[in-house]
Amino acid sequence: MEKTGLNDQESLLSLENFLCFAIYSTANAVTRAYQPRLAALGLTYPQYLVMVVLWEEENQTVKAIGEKLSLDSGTLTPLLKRLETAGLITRRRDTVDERQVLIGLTADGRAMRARAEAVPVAMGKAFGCTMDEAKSLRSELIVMRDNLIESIEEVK
Amino acid sequence: MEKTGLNDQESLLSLENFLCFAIYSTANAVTRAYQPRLAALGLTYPQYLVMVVLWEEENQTVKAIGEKLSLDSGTLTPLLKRLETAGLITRRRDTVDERQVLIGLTADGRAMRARAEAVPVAMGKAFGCTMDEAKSLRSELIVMRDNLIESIEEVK
DNA sequence: GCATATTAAGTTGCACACAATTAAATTGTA
DNA sequence: TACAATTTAATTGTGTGCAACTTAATATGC
Repeated sequence: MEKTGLNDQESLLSLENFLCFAIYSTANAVTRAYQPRLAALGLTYPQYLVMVVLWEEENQTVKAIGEKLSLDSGTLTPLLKRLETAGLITRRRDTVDERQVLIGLTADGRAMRARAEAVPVAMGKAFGCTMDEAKSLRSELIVMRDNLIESIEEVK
Repeated sequence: MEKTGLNDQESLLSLENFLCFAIYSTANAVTRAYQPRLAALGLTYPQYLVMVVLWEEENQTVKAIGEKLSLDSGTLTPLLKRLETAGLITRRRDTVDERQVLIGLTADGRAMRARAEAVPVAMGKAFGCTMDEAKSLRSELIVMRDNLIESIEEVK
């Protein structure tokens, strides 16, 4: 007689997987779903996120962008260089603190915002949920994300 | 007078971002949180997912594994080669249909399952939510994921 | 029976993610 | 004011993801 209340099909190795895997596979689907909608702008999904952050506030440091997106310089530096090559952003050393690099928008980068407005409209339909569902799901995920990040510190 | 009911802070370009970004950044956090727990097994998170699929059923084709994990051969082929090099899985052509490659477990791969049982226990705590919360969040995400995947077909 | 279409896996090229390390600038402190 | 500790980006190396393409094998239609 099993005392766990779980049968073979519900073993921990299958069951627990599902939440993490649901997150993982949904995130992959998000990226794939954005791709055709971002193609007109010539942006990848992470590049789009950086542009959104910059449309909200110009002249942020690499570190500030990284904190907002939970990405480190190993990811951001090459990504920002590609956005610079594409003529969308500017990168310049802060003259006061020369460790920092300030990321700004070019006229093209600023102008892209208007065209980008169509993306969330299209994606809203693709998600296929109500605004309220989206909001509650979002807040649940953020709680969980912060729990996970906290747990990483503890393991170290 | 605005008719949208949204102020500047709630513009579509910020607002809609949050659900997709919550999913994206939580998925990154999931991978980072698993990493130290999987290090003892010498597995990455996607490799762990493949092993879980194989622990549930041996001798699956690359395609079958790919359908379960929503990954294509471009991702799986090199990943499976690494697992083969690590001595955890076997790869052999199906003699009946030689287009297919059957993925099996080695004795080491099979034996790893027992050690892997500790991973979901540790991760369950890291997520910091109840089993019921996890279940409902999981099903909401899967609905959304399938909506997204369907929408990709429509765009093409 | 045979040309055509389809399918499965592999390959190529590009762009993330992230750990670990490095280099340069700034801060803290004795 | 030296000088060690910290901070910021950049760099290096590995492993995904995925689109686009190739190759080989099987299925299909006529």
